[in-house]
Amino acid sequence: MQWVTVKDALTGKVPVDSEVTLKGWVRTRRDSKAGLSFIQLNDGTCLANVQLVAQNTLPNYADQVAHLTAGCAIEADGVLTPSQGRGQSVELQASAVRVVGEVDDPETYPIQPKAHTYEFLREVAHLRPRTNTFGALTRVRHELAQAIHQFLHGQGYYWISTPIITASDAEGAGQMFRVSTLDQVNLPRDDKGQIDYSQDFFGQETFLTVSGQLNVEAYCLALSRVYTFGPTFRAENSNTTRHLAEFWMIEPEIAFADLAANADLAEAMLKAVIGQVLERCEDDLAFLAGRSDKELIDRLRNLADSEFVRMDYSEAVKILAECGKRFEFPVSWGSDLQTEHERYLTEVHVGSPVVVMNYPEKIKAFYMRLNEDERTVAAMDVLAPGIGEIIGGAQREERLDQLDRRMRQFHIDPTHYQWYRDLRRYGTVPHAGFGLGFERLVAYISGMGNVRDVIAYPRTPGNAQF
RNA sequence: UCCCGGAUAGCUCAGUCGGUAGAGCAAGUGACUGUUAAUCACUGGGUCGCAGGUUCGAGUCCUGCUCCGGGAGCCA
Repeated sequence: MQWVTVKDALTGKVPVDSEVTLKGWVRTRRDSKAGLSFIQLNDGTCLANVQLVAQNTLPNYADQVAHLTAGCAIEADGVLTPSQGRGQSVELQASAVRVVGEVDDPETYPIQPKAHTYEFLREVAHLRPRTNTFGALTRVRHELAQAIHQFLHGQGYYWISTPIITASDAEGAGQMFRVSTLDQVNLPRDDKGQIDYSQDFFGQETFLTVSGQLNVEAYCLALSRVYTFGPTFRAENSNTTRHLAEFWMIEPEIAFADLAANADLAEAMLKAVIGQVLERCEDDLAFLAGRSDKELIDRLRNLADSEFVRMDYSEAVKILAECGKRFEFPVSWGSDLQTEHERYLTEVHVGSPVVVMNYPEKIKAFYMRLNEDERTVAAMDVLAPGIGEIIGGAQREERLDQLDRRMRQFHIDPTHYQWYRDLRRYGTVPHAGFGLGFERLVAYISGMGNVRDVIAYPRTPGNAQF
């Protein structure tokens, strides 16, 4: 008998009256003394369950079928028929139900047919994919990743798998996790008493990457349009709804491009991928919207067809200073925008994503390009309502003298960046790129309030189980 | 790391003025002629986060600790 997915069975791909096998996990069982049980079966291929109808004439009805509880793994053979009840168009009239894996202690099986808190589900991260919410989130996340690859591929971008392990110890984006095979209990020392990393696996100090940007710039200056999409690590003691110690980031890099072209790509990409997820994940998004924010889908649709507002940092400061709202932190030209300022701009002033551009040079990273005014750099942040900064990017400093000046200004040792400096010596061109936090985008699209709930196994300070 | 809040049954929570613990869901048993997180009845289920203190008596008040959540900082 042919094994079909629940999705195919429910969406008409499997003809009515055909004999099929379904496999999956029991969500609920309801008994009727008419001599039958209804079993809701889910296999993760879609949000909906398929209803199995199991008659008490099945040989294992009394001792197995009538005792099925949430979480049991089963296979069922039968004929797919139009449903006699309401609530589903088809159901499987089971001719056999085989128990593949039972739940040995139903009372303590954590996933019950009821609403659980996200905090509780994080403690059972290995079982939470069996819930409607995490099933939906998993499918949305997958479609979004596919949409990003498809969009960039369609625009002629090549995916560069930049290294996870790096020797650049000052990429300017936060604390790093050390990678070492040295015996931590008995560390080798040099004559000055310092740890002797020449004896370490790579012969030098190494870390987990905080960004693939520097590496991908080299490929940009050869293949013109490239991007990275991979895991990224920050050893910051951040305890918020939008930070993870291990997260995924998309970093496109465009040659012969300025900041405006960079913002154009960011906007086109967000619109395209959100449009594609809206189209492909209708049921899942409708379910997620019902759990979080009823206006989610309208807001996403709106975003996909409206123009992003763009403003200079200087203009943003002016708006904030004159808006009449009292902020905890004062607004002044030269200091970075606080979360409360960003939220006001995107949530109150604009009401949709906003691109803030051209920040003071002192508050932005060394590789960002100095503007003509010599007091700002060509940096941009894309701010989205509810989640805040979703994209951070810049036109890169392609002039060697300016890059060296910026490195000195930030007390960065140029000897660690000789290969990066080489890119400015050999055929340098204006180029620009940005980093998009994948979990932040999934959270924004799904309406979830915490990035810990849009990644399979969140890594945060003090938390790396599973 | 800082500020605020929280921790009571497998889960979600209530617990008044300090007087030895409750509900819903889940689980078990039974009832019910096709149900929709079915319904109804009954049953079992507790180291009240940990350690001290005050008190005749602490889930409740006090102190310390642990863990969790929200906000802030860092950033994507």
